[in-house]
Amino acid sequence: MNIGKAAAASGVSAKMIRYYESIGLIPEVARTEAGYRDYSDKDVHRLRFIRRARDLGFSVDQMAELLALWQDRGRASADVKRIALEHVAELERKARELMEMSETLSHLAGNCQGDDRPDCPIINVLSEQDGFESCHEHAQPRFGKTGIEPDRKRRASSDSTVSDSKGGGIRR
Amino acid sequence: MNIGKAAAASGVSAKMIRYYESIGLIPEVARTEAGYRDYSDKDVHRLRFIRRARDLGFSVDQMAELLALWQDRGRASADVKRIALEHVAELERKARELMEMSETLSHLAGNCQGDDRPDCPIINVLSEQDGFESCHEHAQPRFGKTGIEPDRKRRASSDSTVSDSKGGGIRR
DNA sequence: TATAAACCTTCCAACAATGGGAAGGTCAAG
DNA sequence: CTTGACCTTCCCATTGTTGGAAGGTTTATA
Repeated sequence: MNIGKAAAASGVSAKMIRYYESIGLIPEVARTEAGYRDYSDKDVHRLRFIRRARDLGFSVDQMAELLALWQDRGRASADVKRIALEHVAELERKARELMEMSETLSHLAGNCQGDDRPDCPIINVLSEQDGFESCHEHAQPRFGKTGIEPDRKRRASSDSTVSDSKGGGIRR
Repeated sequence: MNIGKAAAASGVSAKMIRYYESIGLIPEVARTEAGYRDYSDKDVHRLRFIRRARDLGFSVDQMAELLALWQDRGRASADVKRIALEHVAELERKARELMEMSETLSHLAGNCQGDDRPDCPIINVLSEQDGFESCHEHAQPRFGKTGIEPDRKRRASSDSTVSDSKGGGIRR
């Protein structure tokens, strides 16, 4: 099965399949004589696994962990559960953050006439002069670097097994 | 006031101040003889406005709109309100998406023993064979986890000769 | 005053995850 | 044999932010 078929069958785009291969999330797959990637049903199964994990919001690193556990018949379900619950906590944190912003804003909008006059509590809050912004003090960084190792080269011709996949072995 | 002071006073990092200037969100500021950026209180006030908008999750494009309205004494509060409410809708949509993922996952985790045996409903769902996925049907919207739609249409002149920044459009 | 620390400048790269597209090779059907 | 639909690799863009290098400037101190 070529990459187009595999993409259709798995729901992961061909672009992303190549990308996942390039970063080592999935092993290099078989090739035809002409160099076309050739996917087995097992490969497609793995791609579907990935798509579902992605649809649940898992990061590439987490998917790598989950894939490793999936393959590991001696896994402890506790490990899977831990990853899932950590992710749940993160999802809830983000959702809460978004909801807080949303609530602040819709409260302000509720007090805005929304007519052709300029006066508006939204603009007023944004342009407040002083430094003690009563409610919404969120000094948090919008992006946290969650310990991902830097590594630029994505050429791993030989040694497909990526030996150590603990602690985030995905290189980009 | 140099950029470090302006950053401390506004809560926007020096890096981001330069970035916002480079994309045209804020105008080029005065310079000292040595080439250091020199911020007035008015400039800092604008930066604080930006920081508050950013804290409410507004995108650079929306901040540009809001800044324009802020400066416009003949603005209609309806315009501000519209921007805010569109953003609220987007925030709510994203939050809902995250919560759905979170709920699906925590439900699965709730049925997982979390012991040293391998059996685990989370893994089972991820590796389901057919296209069954009863609960979490998402049709095929196929966008990122936080669903940031590409409404990108900004024109970049393909080369950054540092010269043109008067256009008014935000370029990156 | 000399010198070092603490700034500032610009430019380049990285991150997440994905898509767009070019330049070229391959395969199937007409 | 040509056409078109594939495939290949490679580079670029996205959004917002940070990190760092290489070099100039200001300031505080020895």
